[in-house]
Amino acid sequence: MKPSIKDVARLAGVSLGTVSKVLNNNPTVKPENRMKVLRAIAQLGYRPNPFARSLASNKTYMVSIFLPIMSSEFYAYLFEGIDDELSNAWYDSSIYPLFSKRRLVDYSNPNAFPYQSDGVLLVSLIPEKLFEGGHVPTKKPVVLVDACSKKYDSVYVDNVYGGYLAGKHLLEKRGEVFLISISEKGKPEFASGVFEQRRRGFEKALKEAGLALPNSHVFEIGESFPEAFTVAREILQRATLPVNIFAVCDTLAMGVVEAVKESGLTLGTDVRVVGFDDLKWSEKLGLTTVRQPIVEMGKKAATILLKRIVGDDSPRYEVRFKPKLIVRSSTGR
Amino acid sequence: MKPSIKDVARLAGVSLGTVSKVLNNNPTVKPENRMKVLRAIAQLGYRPNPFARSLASNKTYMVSIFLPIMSSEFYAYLFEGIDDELSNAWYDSSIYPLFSKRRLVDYSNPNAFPYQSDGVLLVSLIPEKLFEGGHVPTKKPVVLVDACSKKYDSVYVDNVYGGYLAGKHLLEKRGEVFLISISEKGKPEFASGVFEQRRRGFEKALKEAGLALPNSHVFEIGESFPEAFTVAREILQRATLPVNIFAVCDTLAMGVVEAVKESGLTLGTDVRVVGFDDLKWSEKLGLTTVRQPIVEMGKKAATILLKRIVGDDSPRYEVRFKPKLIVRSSTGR
DNA sequence: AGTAATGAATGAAACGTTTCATTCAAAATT
DNA sequence: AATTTTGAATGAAACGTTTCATTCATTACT
Repeated sequence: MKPSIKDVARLAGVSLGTVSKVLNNNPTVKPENRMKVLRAIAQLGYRPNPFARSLASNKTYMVSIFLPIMSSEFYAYLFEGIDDELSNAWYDSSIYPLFSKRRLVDYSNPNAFPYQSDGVLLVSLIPEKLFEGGHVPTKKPVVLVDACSKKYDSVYVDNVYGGYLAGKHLLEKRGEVFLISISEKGKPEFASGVFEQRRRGFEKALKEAGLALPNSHVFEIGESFPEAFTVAREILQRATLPVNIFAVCDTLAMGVVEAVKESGLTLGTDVRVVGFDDLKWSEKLGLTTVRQPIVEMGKKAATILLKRIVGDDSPRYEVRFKPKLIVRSSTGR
Repeated sequence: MKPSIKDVARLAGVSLGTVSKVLNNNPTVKPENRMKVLRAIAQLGYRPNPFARSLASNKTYMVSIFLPIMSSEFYAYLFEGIDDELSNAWYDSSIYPLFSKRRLVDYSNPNAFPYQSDGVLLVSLIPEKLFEGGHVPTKKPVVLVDACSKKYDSVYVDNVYGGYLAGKHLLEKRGEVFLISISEKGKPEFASGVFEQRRRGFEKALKEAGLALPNSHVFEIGESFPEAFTVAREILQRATLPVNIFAVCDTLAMGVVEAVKESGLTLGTDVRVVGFDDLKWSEKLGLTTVRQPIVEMGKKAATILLKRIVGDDSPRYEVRFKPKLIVRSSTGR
């Protein structure tokens, strides 16, 4: 039989109410008792029954996560941060991928299932583009991650600056400059604009050096590895070496790296590549990249959402993380 | 205040227990009373409180849906069918996209969150490839959709036959034959094999006509529109007209259609295309395609899962739908 | 030292269902 | 007509929490 709050109370030698207080971070419990309770919880492997909590408190202890459907590792990291923070507060999360506009229409109804939760995390999504009227159809707290809106709490990385860092770095090298970006034209509702921002920063760096980025040096593709591979192959065929490429995310950069391998050219001298994200395998690949603190962003967003859920009504939070350039062998040593 | 079961009971003039029986499809309630209760439910807009149900019954009234992350419309339709059926039984669903191997590892733990639900729907996924030991790590019922395994209830479409239909149809036309398929090589765990099956059927049709499909006529790409577009452009440039193309899903076929438009050639005479799925816009596009009953598949799978949840222990269900060729202008009239 | 104010802990009631032993009514059997 | 069986409906108990009015113990103030 799974342990209940009663078992915890008995083992800790306190009352039901005290255990409940500990679970809910109520400050009116003596540190000594709190410790006893936490020890008992750990010892029994106790986890509160979410249904009982919900029934009694009329809260759900659930947060809904909306995200555009993209298969990037990025989300795996982001969720790691989010889930970590939520589970500390004994919360759970439910994911709602926006497969299609149809699904989006469903979620324009304030009674839709995802809004039964205590709060909503909007990932890489912008309410103004997503919903008519420009706001999420719920009274529950909403926090944006990897996106920014003036009307909502927002946690994101300074993408413009990140692009700028990439540009600055590549300009130290000899050779022509190319950009491989992701097009969000086909699905304006689901566009977060981050790739556009990275491009702006990149172009700013060029402009400061008195350079411009001709259209022929810009490639806008889907978010997949094979597309980047194909496009990179094309660049390598027609450009004069050396070539410097900024890919707006590491998945694309990886496609470029593979194309370089295939071509027999040397990465870091003939062809230099800068990515964006710094995923797990980026280091192994020796990929120079703009690192964003993905896990940390997830944590921060979850923290803010939890605060709002328990009633924090301070003015809008806006947390902008600074990305950092990580130099590796893909741009020489 | 939201109506509770008490309000329903009062309005219907029966006891609490009777209403509960109706909610749970217990047959020991007189049709007359059942009607009264259902009327009261409709009149009040009553929905059972899932938390209370769960607490009392030790069930969750939730099913978990696992799926590989792909952004196809296909899933939107499938969920339509699934959700429709589930909501009839007052059940809800939760989606767990398999973003990464990391996530898959989490789900190899029988205590992972998704297994807290009453049952699992595995979409386009094969347990043998997914999990060590070849089975889903839970005692709860599991049903596969858009995939088939000898160990689990399976609901799917006869993809081999579908490919065969496409092949037969294209062979009635003059000209060379090409195949654009989706490569699942990069992620063997998440491969469902459907595209491979469609290809097999397609090749079978060719073989019956004494033809073979040379490697140079096969293109394996990612699942995105732009990739198909690029590949189709390539085919159109180097092949001699007329050209007959089978794309293993409508998203890819759409890429081909766009490439044809761009090239100035005529769809249906210079270039003929057959897709697979029959999505909403396929008809508008005049796309000849192999229709699979997606919504119906979703419904069927949900129905079986619900039966299993309430204790049905009949031998393994295997439901194979027959796909159907829908001829439109993309292959001439 | 006596009283008031504060800080913590308590435990009973409530949350909205399911479940199941019990009751009641009707039908079937003797 | 009396008895047994069957079919439905009932309502109290249970599920595991939160909440909150109350109590108890301590500290601070006259």
